[in-house]
Amino acid sequence: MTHFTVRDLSESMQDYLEAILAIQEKNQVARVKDIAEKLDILKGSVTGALKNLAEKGLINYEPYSFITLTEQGKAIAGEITRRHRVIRDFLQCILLMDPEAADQNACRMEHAMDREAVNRLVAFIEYIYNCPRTGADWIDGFVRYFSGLKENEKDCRACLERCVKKYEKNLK
Amino acid sequence: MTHFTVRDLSESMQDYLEAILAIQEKNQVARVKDIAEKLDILKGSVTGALKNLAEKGLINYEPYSFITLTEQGKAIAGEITRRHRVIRDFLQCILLMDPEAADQNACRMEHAMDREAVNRLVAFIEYIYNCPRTGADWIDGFVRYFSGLKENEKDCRACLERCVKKYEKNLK
DNA sequence: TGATAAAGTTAGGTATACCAAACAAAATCG
DNA sequence: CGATTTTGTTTGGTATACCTAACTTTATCA
Repeated sequence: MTHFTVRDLSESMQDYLEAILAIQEKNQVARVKDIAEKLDILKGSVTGALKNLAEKGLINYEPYSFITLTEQGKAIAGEITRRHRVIRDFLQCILLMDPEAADQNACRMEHAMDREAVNRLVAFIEYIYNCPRTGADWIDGFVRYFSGLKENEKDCRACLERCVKKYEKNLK
Repeated sequence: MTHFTVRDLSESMQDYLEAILAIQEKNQVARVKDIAEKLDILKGSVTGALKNLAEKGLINYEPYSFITLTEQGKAIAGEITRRHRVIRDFLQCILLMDPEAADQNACRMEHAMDREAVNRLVAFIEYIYNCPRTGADWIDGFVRYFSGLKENEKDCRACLERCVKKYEKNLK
């Protein structure tokens, strides 16, 4: 195999690439120690994984030297990182999970959702923010809904009116 | 360990329980062959997994006999199945993915999302359907948004009006 | 520079989860 | 009932991905 995509890599290898990208964006290059720390595994486990990724042409790696992503590796790492962010933002800003839990779920979900699913999620989040019927204040309503609070007729009518007014106002 | 929850089981073991639940709901009991077919693996692999699940007290299993879930096994299988359905419905009915793709993504995501995330997703789906500002027709708008269609002022105003009218009507 | 510390590699071991193929038990049917 | 088919089990092997601990290389600084 000569050209790899996200789907051709195990979750573990995807995690390595994602970690290397984050580290190299911060420090120019990644080191075994950084990777081991970030993934919470021992250095010994990292070396084997690096050989694997180097064989696949996804990282530049020579023993005892610095590690960087190849263009192909960067493309894959970028895709995973994008998935992670989209999912985390959805969980945190729309489903209103606490940031810690949102991130932990995103760590796992990034490997489970394919590109199509993530693309739709991106568009859906945009739709919520851009559609005049929804937007930030509509999301605020979800907190109340989730906490079991039942809005009454009057509240809902007032909310609808505010929504319409806001739309009119934004046109000017 | 004596009491198991979803989190204590590998994805693989979760898949076995989910498969066994589906089969036993259809046929009263599960057989090795059914499980192997459903999970698309060979029978030989199933036997070992069943021993593992039996040791954990999650299934009733004797060599060459039928297989059923214990109460505990059923609880876990039910939780996984619920996650699967919630996620699939979200992908299919809200993000409007095609049913096949929605189901495949759900298969993987069910292991990645914790209970809290799924509970919030359930509530969020409910909120979309129940909030007067959203509902089924608002979801329809997402198809257009996703296809790159930009609505104009007139369309949005008309949509908002319909939304308000529909609310008034539902009150009567 | 040369001892010491830090970083990286290697080798051997564990656990999971699968396959392939030989084998054993159970069910089916002439 | 007994031969044949179907179903289930066993054994040995592969691949992934991690660990531990001994070892090697590189970096630091007195």
